[in-house]
Amino acid sequence: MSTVSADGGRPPTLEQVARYAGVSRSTVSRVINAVPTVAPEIRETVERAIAATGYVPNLAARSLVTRRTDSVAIVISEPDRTSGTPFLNRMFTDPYVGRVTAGAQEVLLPQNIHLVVIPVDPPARHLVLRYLRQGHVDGVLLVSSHIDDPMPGLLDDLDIPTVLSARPGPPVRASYVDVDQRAGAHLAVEHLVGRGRRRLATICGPLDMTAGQERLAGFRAALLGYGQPDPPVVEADFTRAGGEAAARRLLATHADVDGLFVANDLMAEGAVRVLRELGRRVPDDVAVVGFDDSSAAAEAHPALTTIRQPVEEMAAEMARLLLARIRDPRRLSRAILFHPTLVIRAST
Amino acid sequence: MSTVSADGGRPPTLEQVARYAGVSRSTVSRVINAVPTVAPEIRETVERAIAATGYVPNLAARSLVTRRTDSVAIVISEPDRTSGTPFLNRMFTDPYVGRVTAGAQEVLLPQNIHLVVIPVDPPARHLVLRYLRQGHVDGVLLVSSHIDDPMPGLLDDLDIPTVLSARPGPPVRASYVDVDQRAGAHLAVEHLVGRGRRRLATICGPLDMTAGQERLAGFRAALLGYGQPDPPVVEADFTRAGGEAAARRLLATHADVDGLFVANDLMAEGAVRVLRELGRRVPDDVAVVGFDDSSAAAEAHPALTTIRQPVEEMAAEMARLLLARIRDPRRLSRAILFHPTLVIRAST
DNA sequence: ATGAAAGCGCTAACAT
DNA sequence: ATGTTAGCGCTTTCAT
Repeated sequence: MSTVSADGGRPPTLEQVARYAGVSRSTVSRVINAVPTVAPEIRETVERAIAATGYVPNLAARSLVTRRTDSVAIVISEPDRTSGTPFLNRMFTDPYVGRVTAGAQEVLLPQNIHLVVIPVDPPARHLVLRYLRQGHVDGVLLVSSHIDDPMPGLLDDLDIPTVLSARPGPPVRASYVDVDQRAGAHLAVEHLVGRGRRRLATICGPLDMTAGQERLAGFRAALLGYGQPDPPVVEADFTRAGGEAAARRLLATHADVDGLFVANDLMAEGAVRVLRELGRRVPDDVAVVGFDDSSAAAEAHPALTTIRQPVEEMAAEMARLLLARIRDPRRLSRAILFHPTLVIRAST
Repeated sequence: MSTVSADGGRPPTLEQVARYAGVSRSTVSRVINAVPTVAPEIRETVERAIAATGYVPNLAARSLVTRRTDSVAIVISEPDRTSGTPFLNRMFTDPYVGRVTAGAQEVLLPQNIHLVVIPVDPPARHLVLRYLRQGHVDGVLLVSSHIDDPMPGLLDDLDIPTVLSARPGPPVRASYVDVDQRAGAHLAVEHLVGRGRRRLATICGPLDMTAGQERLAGFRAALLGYGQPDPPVVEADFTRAGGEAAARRLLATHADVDGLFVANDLMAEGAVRVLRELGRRVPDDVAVVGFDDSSAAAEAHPALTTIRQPVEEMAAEMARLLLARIRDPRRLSRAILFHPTLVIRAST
């Protein structure tokens, strides 16, 4: 044991920094964790030692004692039996996920909390659960939109702090943030009627998603007030191609539609494409309202009138709820609903 | 200390499972890590104890000693000064990222390695680096496409096993996997010429990306062989809107183009839209070849002929290289190039 | 304000 | 085949 310095191939430890600075481990630890009770000069010496040795705290050692990792996961989930395109492909093509991530970062970054994105490919679900149980993260933001998605329930059992991006199918203990879907559909109907449209129809989303169900329910409820009790309804899958097919089906049976509420922008874009292909002018012959105000809406031709959900703000709120829950596990869970707004563009 | 059982609010430890099963910690550890030298009956007892106590290994404690986490990150990076749309939005709209993730999962899942996705919002870059340095993951798959992206160099300094998704600007020690971009451009040109086109042009990608540079270089090189030494070139930004604008600029100055090589599918889709808007039939008047064979290509109208890169297979190879490097840090790094193929659809 | 010492939960020699 | 023991690198009382 002639010497203990010299790079052993392993990263430097607290101990080594302490020796280098001529102080105790505790003092270095205090400096690193910004504990105020350290003499300014000593603090400086230690900081120099840290820089000189290139010291980086070892996460495993730290979180073994603190029981925190200062990172949270955003888990993107879908149940098994979904449609054609591979899940990962769809997940990364849906602008919604990016907006949620951005909104959450807004809150987490200033707090120095790391955010990792975890897609749940259904066959790998158990792996994801194991990852979360092992304590890689302090909490979970769960993006799940299918009524029969088992993930909300599974996470509930895991007893890890969780916040959901929408009302789950069966109720769970976790908090959730959602947009008032029905209010959004109301806005769309009022606007179409205000534009003088009297023969409305909808391309609704999958009825096994809460968003699909509620936007349709809102549409129907709103139309009741305008004396069109049984409007044409065509279901599609929230994709552009689905929207195209749905529009064809709709026009085949209801050629006289003059106002169309489409449950998301992607489908609306597809529907508009078909409408024009079949000789309808948009908005002159058919006015179209989408939902989401995703980037697709502004880029479409013509640009889409749509219902904006404040996705980023909602995600930020999710992050705040999660942090509060992590810091105080006994905090009561709650549901928070945001109001959607109408964004008028060229399609109405 | 009347008793040591009873749930203390904290998750059960190895120690508790051992006591419950009436064996030593080591034996439980052996069972968990599937060490063969455990008597079948004892193994069973222990497994029952694990189930009964609901034991889950504590990751921090384990990786403190093993120095592994059994998880890797896929880091999506872009340099600061990029265009309009927020980075996260773009990242999650680009189908490429989803395909890379899917391809990597293919290799990692069977090995029980967790994959987390980490977007690098440039202002948060230091946070990401810290995350990686702290040892949350054993290695990094870095998706970076800008020539001046500092991430490859920064990761190199971090001394963490890394594999890149493309040739980096300045060389680094890490391995990388790429497609033979120039060969792809050649395929496109040969095909267009084979279709009888003689007045070719290109909408190239950003010249600050290797993919943009090399696809253009390949296009020019191929055309030399067909006696069109100085073809029209318009640069755009790999987005649909960029493709539209580029097509307008191109036609304004070169109305007689009859064959168009577009450096990615998204731009090609935009270009086709404009071509038709300006009265050109595709492919009759202008044949169009895209690049990537992304989902956009098949969905476009008309469906796009394109150059397919085997993205999933490339990503799988990245994962294999990374695992090999993690398991043997002295392993030599290497570059692996994949051959692109021509996918013929309706646009040519 | 600083240091000493205990211990977080686990794996991996080593001993038996 | 199983048990004993010594750390892994850090935070956190508790003394001083």
